[in-house]
Amino acid sequence: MSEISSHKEALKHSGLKNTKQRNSILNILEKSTQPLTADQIYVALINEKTAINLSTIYRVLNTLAEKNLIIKSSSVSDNKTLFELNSLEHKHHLVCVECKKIIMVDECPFEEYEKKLKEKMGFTILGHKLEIYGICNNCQKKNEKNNKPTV
Amino acid sequence: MSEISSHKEALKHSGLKNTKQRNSILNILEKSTQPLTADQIYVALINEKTAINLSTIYRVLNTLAEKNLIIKSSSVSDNKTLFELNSLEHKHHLVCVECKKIIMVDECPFEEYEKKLKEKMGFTILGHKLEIYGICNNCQKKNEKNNKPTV
DNA sequence: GTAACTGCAAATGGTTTGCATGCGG
DNA sequence: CCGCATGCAAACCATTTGCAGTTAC
Repeated sequence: MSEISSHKEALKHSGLKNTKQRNSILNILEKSTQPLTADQIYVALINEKTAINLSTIYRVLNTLAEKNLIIKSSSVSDNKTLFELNSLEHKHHLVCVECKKIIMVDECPFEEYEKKLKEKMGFTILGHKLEIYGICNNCQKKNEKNNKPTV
Repeated sequence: MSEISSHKEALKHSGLKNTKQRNSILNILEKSTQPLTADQIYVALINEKTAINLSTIYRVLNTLAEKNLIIKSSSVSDNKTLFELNSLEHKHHLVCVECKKIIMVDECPFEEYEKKLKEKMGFTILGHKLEIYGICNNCQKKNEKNNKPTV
């Protein structure tokens, strides 16, 4: 597993000690295709027999977020904090307001828009988060069946 | 204040009773240029001598959000839920990761991008939220003074 | 060896909820 | 007058924190 050593590098580069817990957490995040809550990470680690304390997870996540190794966001529906690896290629979310499903899309419409903002307002962009709310294909079909009016 | 009656209409249209508390909350949100936390609304109401209970505010906000009269979001930095009026014209946020300032911008780069998504994935867009993280003009200058390296 | 890190348990704080009362339609 | 809304207090639960023991470097 070459990923582990890359985590080691990343931690070192940020002036953080290379501990078993931090590596485990980074591994879980790396494997996930979705942002995870602290608790989800906890369960994942327990499942793979990795002993760890929940408060350690919170502390590690906050530290990693401070160093910009991971990205903190938060889910509106259940008000929990989400964490994901800060990979360079970013993803965006489609959130279905009915079934709460989250669909990832990888196209990003505005590298250029960011440039414009920088020139106009002197705002240096580090990243962005785009969430699109709507109704997914499935729920739409379901609604048509039930004759449910569109708002 | 013609806004009050418009709130009355909006409430009625959603099958909600027109109460003093709901109107007061909607008024506060209407006056604000930024999304507010439940607590901020509470303080604002107390300041203008409007007696209300914090749990009522939460209940009203959640009800209004369910009816899509207001929009729920959440701030990453302090993990609180934010609420704003669901006005048709939408705004976007620039969030400075250093001073936590929120700057509103009104340009939206992708009505067209939404169209594309709809065609491609059958996803009906109701709205979107764009948050751009970075460092604002001020913090940048401050950093230059202090010789702080840019990561 | 020393500062950084972790585990544990208790505290914190935003949000929700049960129940009795009040008020809108 | 009926049922939705509100106030109040207590519960809830995600997250944080103090402290003692441990580990990385």
